[in-house]
Amino acid sequence: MSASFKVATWNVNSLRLRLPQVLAWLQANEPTALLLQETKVEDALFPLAELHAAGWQAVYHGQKSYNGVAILARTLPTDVQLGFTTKPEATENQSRVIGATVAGVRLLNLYLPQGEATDSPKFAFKERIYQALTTELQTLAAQYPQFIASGDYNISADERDVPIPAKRAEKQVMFTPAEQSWFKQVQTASGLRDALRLINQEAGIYSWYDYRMYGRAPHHGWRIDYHLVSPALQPKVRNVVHHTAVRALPQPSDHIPVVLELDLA
Amino acid sequence: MSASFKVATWNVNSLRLRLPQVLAWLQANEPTALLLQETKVEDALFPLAELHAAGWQAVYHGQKSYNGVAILARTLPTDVQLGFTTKPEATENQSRVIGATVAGVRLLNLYLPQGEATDSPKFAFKERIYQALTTELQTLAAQYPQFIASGDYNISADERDVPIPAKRAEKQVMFTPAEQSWFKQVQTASGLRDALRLINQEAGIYSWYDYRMYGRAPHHGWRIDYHLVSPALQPKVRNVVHHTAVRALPQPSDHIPVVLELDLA
DNA sequence: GGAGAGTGGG
DNA sequence: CCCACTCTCC
Repeated sequence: MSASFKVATWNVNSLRLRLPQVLAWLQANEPTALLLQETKVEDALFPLAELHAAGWQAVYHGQKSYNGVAILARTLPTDVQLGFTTKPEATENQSRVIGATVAGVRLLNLYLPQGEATDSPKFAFKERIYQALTTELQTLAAQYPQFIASGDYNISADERDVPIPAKRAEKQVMFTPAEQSWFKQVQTASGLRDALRLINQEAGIYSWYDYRMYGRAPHHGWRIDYHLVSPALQPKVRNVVHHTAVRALPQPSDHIPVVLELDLA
Repeated sequence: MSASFKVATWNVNSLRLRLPQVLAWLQANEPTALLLQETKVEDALFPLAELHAAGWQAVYHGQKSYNGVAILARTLPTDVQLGFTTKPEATENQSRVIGATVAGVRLLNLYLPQGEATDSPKFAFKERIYQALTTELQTLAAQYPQFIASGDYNISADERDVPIPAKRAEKQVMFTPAEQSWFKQVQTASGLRDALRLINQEAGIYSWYDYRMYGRAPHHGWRIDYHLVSPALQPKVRNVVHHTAVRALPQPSDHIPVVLELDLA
């Protein structure tokens, strides 16, 4: 039998360009909710008509060119939150966070910064936003027993999530010891847990494939997209599936959909 | 029975982008020669490998971004001429002219300027290049009994070739009385004749459809692409076919292929 | 409206 | 390498 709640996260790297793939994927997989990052479309140009025509509702928070997040579901997501409720200034007017309730589960959709380089202002921004995220997840986890914080965290959790030895990866942004400590801290403080690692300890499960590496090492990705689930939901995690097949489509995103299946009552 | 010589002219508005359409069209129509304009590719990036793979040879004269002409045939065109032989300076280092011999017929492939506006320096350039063209066609027509000068002339010959009344069209570049006189003059001086009008007097046969008019008036084009044929070839014109079907393809060029069929011995 | 180039971003 | 933007040209 099938899971009773299925939520997917997918950094689409331009929703307008990838819309046909998104619609096809929705039709084929029928998730309860799909969380999109890097929609790269301002709200006035969000492709709502095409989604409605396919029977999907959406809430979204976009801007021109960069960032942009959205939550799609068959029924309109409710109690929509744009940005952090606790420290709204932390995202610096960038459209990186949207939250809403779907089928009784609170969803937070995150597109966290990449950080560029450890000596970049963007790395300091990444640290600040992770600090704000810690507070936000603590608050929301306390407020909503059924809570999932999903999205592109732009950090790989441990050596199983990178295609090179940890000692080498630690020199790279997305795997520095500092970033790993931030990613641990948001979980420790909130009680949320990485759904995949509750049920699967395999190495080499990836969610992002650098376009620049494409030709050379098509199977060398990084795992940087996660579903973090609240304590009440942790025993209900049935499966976490990484949809590598979309990479075979023409013009794929550099991220793949990651699907969390829950057994709810 | 089929024509013994079939030459097509097609302004493709980027050969690299349109290559799949060009290859499909070549395969379906099997011309003796295909003359392309606005290839918009510098010679180093000309897609020769893909053409060779499909069994086509090519000679070409391109530049970065703008202009660019090429002649394709099953056998390598010979005695290639780049630019005008008589007044090479008239094209001002723009890649607008290539000539070659295919199956005993001399072909000249032309991409003449649009002219922008009557008070523009580009209009003066258009006049100068048409003056040089008059000399060039006289010379080549004298040299080669079997001679065809084809391409995008960026002038409509008469009221049958525009979708609006002549009085209104005369106010627009590509149909001003001055330009019509230039277009007549190149024919008068050289003895070359517009192949279509040797055999067909219908109005409303077009070769170019302004992208900006697309939605509004999908059948309102202009005829600005021609095959001018030498006296010896004029009695051998069997047909001139305008391939409107390519406009239904996704991402079409604003010009369509115009095919001249000759009955040679 | 569609094309290429250059730019900034990842 | 891929994406969006702005610019210029037709």
